[in-house]
Amino acid sequence: MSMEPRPRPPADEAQLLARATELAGRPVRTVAERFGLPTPNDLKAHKGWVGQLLEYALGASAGSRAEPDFPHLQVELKTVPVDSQAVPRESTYVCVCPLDGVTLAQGWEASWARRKLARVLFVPVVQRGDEPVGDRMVGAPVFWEPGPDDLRRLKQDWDEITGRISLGELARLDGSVGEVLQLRPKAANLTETTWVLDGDAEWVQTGPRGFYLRRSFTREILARAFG
DNA sequence: TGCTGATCATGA
DNA sequence: TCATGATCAGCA
Repeated sequence: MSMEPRPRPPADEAQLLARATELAGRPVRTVAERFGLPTPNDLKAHKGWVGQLLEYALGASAGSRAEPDFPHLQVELKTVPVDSQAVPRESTYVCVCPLDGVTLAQGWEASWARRKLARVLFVPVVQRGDEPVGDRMVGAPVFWEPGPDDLRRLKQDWDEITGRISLGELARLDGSVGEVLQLRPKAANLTETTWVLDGDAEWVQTGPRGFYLRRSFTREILARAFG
């Protein structure tokens, strides 16, 4: 068995899609072995492992910069855990949410979330039951661009959420707000805090938040692709 | 079972 | 330290 070198970034979208398609149907363990990477026994201490493996295998830039995974293609890669019916098992992280009014005032079109969601390559990873991580199967990739209705719903949720933040209502904002996009805590732990203005213009401490795509929304997206 | 809130590892 | 990659864990 020969070991392959780290893939270069794909030259274009077609090559990216071709690479992802070639991985489809393979257990993630064999993808890892191809590059000589170890497969963890579980993900308790390696929650992002599958996503990072696929980034590596597809030639995404390493690391965690605030850019799309394939900057030259303006494409964001998202691995999404699904069951045997291609139904997502988890929500999908989008990006951190700025909590200052100046940034939020720039609006949806200028937002980080809007740019990240402009073009997304979803790679489903099929997990049947509680099988070992390595046995999860890479699924067929889905290129997605939000359609007019998707954009309308995303913008509506973004406006609702950021509008409340601007009014100082962050403390009363929870994950139940938003039809397709939601705001949730996003931190290493509860000790991570920043200061924001509340509704009475008082400075209060709060934890960082992130935007997530609801499971029901990514479920729709995959259903459109797979029928 | 689904959802929200909490948490883990890594790289720049 | 912050943003990336997400999944874990507990409760309704």
